[in-house]
Amino acid sequence: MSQFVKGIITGTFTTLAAIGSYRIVFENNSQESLSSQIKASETILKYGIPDRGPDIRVYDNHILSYDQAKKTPVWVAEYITKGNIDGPADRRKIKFKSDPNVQSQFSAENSDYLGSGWSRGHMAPAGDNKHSQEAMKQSFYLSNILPQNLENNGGFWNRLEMYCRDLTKKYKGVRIFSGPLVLPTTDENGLHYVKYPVIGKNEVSVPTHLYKVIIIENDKSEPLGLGAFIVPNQPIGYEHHLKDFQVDLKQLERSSGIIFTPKLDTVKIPDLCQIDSCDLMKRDKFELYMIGRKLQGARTLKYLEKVWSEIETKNLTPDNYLINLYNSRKLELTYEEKVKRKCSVKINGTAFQQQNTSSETFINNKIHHQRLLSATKYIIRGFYQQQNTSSGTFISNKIHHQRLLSTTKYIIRDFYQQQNTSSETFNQQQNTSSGTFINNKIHHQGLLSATKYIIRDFYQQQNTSSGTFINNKIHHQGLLSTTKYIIRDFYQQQNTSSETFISNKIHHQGLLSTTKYIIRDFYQQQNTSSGTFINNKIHHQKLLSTTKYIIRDFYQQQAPR
DNA sequence: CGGGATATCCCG
DNA sequence: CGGGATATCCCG
Repeated sequence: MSQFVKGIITGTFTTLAAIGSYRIVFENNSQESLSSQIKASETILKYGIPDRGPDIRVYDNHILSYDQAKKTPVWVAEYITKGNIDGPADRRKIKFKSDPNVQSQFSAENSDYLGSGWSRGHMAPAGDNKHSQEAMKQSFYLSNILPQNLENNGGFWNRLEMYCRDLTKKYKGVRIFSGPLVLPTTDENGLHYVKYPVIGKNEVSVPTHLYKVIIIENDKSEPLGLGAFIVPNQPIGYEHHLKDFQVDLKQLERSSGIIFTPKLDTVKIPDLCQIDSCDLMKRDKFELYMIGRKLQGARTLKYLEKVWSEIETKNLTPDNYLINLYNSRKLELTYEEKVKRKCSVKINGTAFQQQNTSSETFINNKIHHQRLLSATKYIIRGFYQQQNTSSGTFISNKIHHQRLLSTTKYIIRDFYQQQNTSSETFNQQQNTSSGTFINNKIHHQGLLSATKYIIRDFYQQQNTSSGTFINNKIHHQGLLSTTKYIIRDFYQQQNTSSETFISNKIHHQGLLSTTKYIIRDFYQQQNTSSGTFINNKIHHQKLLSTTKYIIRDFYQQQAPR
């Protein structure tokens, strides 16, 4: 007869106790042989108990046992509810990586999987961690991953995971155990054997099957139903029902060598597929769902249309939600690509580039704004050098220009004040400080006003043909108009919807364009010495250049989406 | 939702 | 020269 000794061994059992706690079986129950066996074990295991690594590894939203030989999990446990499967966590921001908690000697690596023909299949799914980016990141550790057939991974197994998440809508909690199996097969001679591939330099084991145990709980968090499933690690398709892969829990326990819930008498728990349906998502609904996800992620019109054409190819019937999704995304992409074309043509063939708003960018902005101020001063100076006006007009101009310079400074100042705040702070400023808001309004009003005066004076001092005069009027009108739009959008920027963003792009494009026209006309209408002409050209060039930089930086710091 | 491959750049 | 990171495009 044998005797079980559970728990922590202390006292004379120093060799074992020094390492940790173990569940130990002794062969004989007589007191005499027990003490002799304890003594023998300390002799035999003089250098400690052979160590297969930690029994369990605990993460934010899952717990697993890891097989250091196979480089895959043995089992992975989860408890999911309505609360932890919903949220903003984004899998696109995460990459698979070796588990930093596993010794590199026993760790799988991405290179083992890449090009192997096997995909990296989550046991605790990324989609069960939507509530926490950190928890989702941990689910991408390769300790939670095993080599899985790609079609199975994204197809049947994916729908099984969706079914588990759907259960949280009906039941208070869902417990899930997932893991790999290597099951014996029989060859043509009737011989049984276990055979499975290993991949990569770390020889990661490819399981022949995957298992899942699902337990649903009622409002009192008591077990309501239990199902155990063994799914071949190969394409499954849509013909099979989940019940086709259901097994007795006892059978899974024998195959895996695991008792998943030692503290639970599972025999008394009803069959999950009797309590619930065990119906996975049907083919049509699943494909429509995937098309919806792809429409949302589309970045070009071409790709959008390609995805949408799947509707016809696969003979599907889209619902209103999907149709609206398609139309709205199409509208957004149409505008985006239109603007992109315009910008890339108009601005020396260079499109807006994306950068991080590092402190470097911030400093560059400062320099650019400084250059704008400086260039403005030069232009104004040049303006006076080229004019013969009465002293009265001269003084009026000076005042107007002074106001222009002044308001420009204020606008730049406010620009920085509003860029360097969190969106929350920005909100508070917009809402609370009516003083700041009014000041902005005054500054902008001053800018508009000064612009009008400058334009008015421009006409008073020019002798031009009526045709040129009309053209100028149109260009100036455009300048005024776009300035108004920019100011309007400045206030609306709290909302930075993609629509506003696109509008801004168009307005800024218009500003650049009209500025160029005005400068062009300026030269056509002036009789100046060649020296002055060259100086003006330089100044105007600087103005155009800095304007471009400012607009570019403006978009970089707004960073929509 | 579940996953790929490839091109390019940087860097030790 | 190879590994790592990123961008872009793609699949069911």
